[in-house]
Amino acid sequence: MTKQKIVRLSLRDQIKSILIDRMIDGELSPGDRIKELAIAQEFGTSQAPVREAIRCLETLGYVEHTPHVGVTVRTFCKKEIEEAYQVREALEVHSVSLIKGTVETLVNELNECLEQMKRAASDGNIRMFTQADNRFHRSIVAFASNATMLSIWESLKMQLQVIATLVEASMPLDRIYELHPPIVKALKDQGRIPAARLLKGHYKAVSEHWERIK
Amino acid sequence: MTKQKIVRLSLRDQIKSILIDRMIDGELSPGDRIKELAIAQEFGTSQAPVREAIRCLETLGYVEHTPHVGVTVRTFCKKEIEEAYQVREALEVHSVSLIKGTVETLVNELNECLEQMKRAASDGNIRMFTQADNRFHRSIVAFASNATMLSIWESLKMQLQVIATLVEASMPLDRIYELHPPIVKALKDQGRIPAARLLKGHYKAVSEHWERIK
DNA sequence: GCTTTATATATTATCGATAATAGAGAGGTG
DNA sequence: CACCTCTCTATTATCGATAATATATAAAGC
Repeated sequence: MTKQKIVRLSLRDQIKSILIDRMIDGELSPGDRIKELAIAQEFGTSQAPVREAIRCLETLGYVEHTPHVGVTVRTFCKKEIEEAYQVREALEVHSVSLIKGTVETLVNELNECLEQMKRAASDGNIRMFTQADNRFHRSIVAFASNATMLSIWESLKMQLQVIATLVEASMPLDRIYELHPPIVKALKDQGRIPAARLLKGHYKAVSEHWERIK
Repeated sequence: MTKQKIVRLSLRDQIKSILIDRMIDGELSPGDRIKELAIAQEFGTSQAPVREAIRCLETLGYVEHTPHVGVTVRTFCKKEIEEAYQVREALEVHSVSLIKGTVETLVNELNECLEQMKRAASDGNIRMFTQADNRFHRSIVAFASNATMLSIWESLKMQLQVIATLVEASMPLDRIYELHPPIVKALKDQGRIPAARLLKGHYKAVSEHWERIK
């Protein structure tokens, strides 16, 4: 029998993930107010688990909280977005240098992402492109098998969402795409150091574009 | 009249800082149980604010939580400690490369730290040495003027505490000290790239030592 | 004796209600 | 009209009590 682990997620955790999903989907936009009782009524729970979920989002930096007034979805200023971008660069570049042994699995995974990006680019499907792009970069970090690094990388999702959306709306998708295959190629044929250098180049190119459009 | 802002901290925030203080002071050691009602009774509050404070610590990664069982002060395994160390390396090395313009202020600050480390080393004062060492590395990150990066760097404090304690107890303080002046020198005379390389060397040396003693 | 099933206990998880607080608006006062 | 004070309302913050859950212990069956 397959071990069928039944899901018994606490209300708090469920509410928390739902709220996060809403923020990612844009159903909750930066600046929007989140009222505890309203959410509680919506889900038919009491105020307590909602509060805890929101407190958690606060600690994660997703919402802003003013005592006795309420919470609003965090709006990231340009500076914070750029900062997050730099942190991701640091983590990804270092991840490449952490790779030990064979890179075949990683290269295959990255190639899959490339495929998807290519298709999305020719279809003009921005949403799908963003997704594949994200997966590409995430794979690199994941392959360093450093869970701490990966979870920090992921914690910057929100900020990166902003930059990704803006860049991908203002730069042709195929030009963004082109930044990626050389990295995979270098990784496969030349090793980690050249790959890391090309990854830095990718970041530099996007940063420069961002400077122009911001 | 001096602006006298009266403090009206929520119970939750007060409890939270008290608990954090206790963990730093060692009054709460890794593995220790934290019971909600016990804390609530101690402070004469109800369970709710204690819960929220603890949830917050959980999100911060300071305590471990098992549903319906309770929370314990987080005990980091070797793997996690090493992971945190790698993340710090990534952040510090990238911080060096982010430095723009003059490095004089930073060099002065680092030299101060070196002074303190030297004194601590000759006095055999491990505690003071750790403090100065920490300040050295923190200064580098702080100088990149990326608040996000700094706060992530700081969030790894707990894990690094462990590695620092063990390394500094098993490696002569002056040998650890010696890893630092070349970095400052390179930063001053040769620029960021060589400084970054030496910083990597520092990390490599400590990692190798760690591999032997762990 | 070993495994399984009940029971008890400790603890967290959630609830509904109340208290505290901030902000908006009405009404008075110079 | 500007300014202050008071009241009212919306909302969060906290409480005390109850429900749900997990662990440990004891009893029962094989």
